[in-house]
Amino acid sequence: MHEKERHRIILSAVQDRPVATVVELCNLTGASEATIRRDIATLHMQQKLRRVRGGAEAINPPPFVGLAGRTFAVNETMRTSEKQAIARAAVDLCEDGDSIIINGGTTTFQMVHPLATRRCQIFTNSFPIAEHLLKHSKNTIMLSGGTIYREQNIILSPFDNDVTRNFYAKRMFMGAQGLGPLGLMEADPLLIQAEQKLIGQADELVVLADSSKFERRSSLVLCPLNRITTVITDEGISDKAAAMLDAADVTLVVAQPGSGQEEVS
Amino acid sequence: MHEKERHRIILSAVQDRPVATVVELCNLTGASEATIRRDIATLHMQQKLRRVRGGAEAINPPPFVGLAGRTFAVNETMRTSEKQAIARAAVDLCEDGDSIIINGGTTTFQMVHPLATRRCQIFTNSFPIAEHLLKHSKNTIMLSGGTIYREQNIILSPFDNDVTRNFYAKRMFMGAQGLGPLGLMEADPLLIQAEQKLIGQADELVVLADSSKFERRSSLVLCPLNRITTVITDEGISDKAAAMLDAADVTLVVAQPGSGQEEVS
DNA sequence: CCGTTTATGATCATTGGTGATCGTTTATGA
DNA sequence: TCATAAACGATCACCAATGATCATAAACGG
Repeated sequence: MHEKERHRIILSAVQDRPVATVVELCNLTGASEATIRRDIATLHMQQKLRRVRGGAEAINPPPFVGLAGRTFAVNETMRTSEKQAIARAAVDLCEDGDSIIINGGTTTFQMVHPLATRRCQIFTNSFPIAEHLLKHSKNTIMLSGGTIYREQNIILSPFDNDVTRNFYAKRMFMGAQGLGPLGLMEADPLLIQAEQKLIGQADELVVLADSSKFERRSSLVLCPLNRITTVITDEGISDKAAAMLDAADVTLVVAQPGSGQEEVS
Repeated sequence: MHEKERHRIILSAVQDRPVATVVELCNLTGASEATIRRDIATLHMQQKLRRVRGGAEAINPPPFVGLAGRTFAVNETMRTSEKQAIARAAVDLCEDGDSIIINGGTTTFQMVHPLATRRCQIFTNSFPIAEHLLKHSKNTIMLSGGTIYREQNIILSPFDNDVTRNFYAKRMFMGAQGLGPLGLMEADPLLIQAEQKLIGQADELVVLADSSKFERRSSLVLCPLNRITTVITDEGISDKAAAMLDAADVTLVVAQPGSGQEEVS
């Protein structure tokens, strides 16, 4: 990865939250801590951001009210490192020019930073994802129409006849409430409906799920395991869960916090 | 391949992305790394680009496009006080609970501030309007689906079958490029299409146009004057323009910069 | 047709960025 | 106040990127 690329990712991440730590930026870029520190020092000299202990912050006082509601903000701070490494591995699957769908969620939101250096066609139902990519990247952004639900920051339409049906993508990326033998689990029936609609528009289905998601069960099954093409998770995945995915012929990618990632099956 | 040809390719690639690596340019041109380096050195001397380790970057600082594109930002500062008074008069037509449509534009954008205290159902095709209302108001926000055009900050869909067709509103608010005897004028055919679609979904049509718009003519007619229910403008409106609106049975509201506004016909 | 010039590609020594290690500094909690 | 852990800065080894040099081929002019 080139220096400028890292710089863009760092600036993107710094805009997103009040302070971005060195470790977070390592996960997002795949670079070492030493390099990130050097980058932060450089950007500090260029007045692009402010250097603080532990990481970096935006040069301008961050707006008081975040777009993300409280729920979103709280979730965002949980298991951040894993989510970032997973998100980076997800973006590594993409190349410039790809058409992809990104379903809203706190894990998939982390994809926006590595995506800052890409130029893809991105369809999403997430307002924050669209907003960030619009501001900090040159990707083409397409948005689904409908009502914006503040709780989840997602745009939902009760109607079947929206633009969603006109966008077809190579890959769709989504998070999950839980992953079990029955398949991909979700909690909210409204979300289920929207996500199923999106899934139908993509060829491959890539699920971003940190390892805790294999322990959680939820009430509603979104789709069976064999519909999933790839699962990206972190090192905490159990052998049992890995075997389950293997049996369903799902490609498993284990994102390493540091740099590379390991494809298992 | 000729030298000039490579130079064009290199400059094109550099404009396109923040940084183009030597290897990338080799693949694009078929030349060797040594040649590409020489080319970059030459172009660097000519100030056509900047030479950096790993490749080359555009000479101008990477235009980190704010959410508001330049066009938008520039327009936004023009005739602001008039626009604000007009926008406030427009919001005064609304009551809590109303369903309204707001077409994107710099004048209509000013409506977001008075709308902060309302609780309406608002359908819009403008990303900045949706963003602001989402962050700073409790209105219910509905968004049209489609591609986000950065220049205008508007969401457009080439398809007819989007959620727009499922939202019906009492009023639609829109700006205008110009207002003449032929009707409401617009410059961009793409916008025309989107706006006509929206107009069909509302009962009343309220046009926000500062008085300079009566002098400007544009190439495309969006709709005839008699389709317009109300025009809100500022004190600068000429008698001739007022008479024209009166003849078309359009209610004219003159927004006073200070507080109240004056209904003329 | 031949000699010269110019552009290109290959080789190799050098430079500069990256990552790892280790000692030092700073923050946090007991 | 002290103890501990995290963060930081400095140093060094490594490797890719670079620049210099030279050989070759194409373009040019006589």
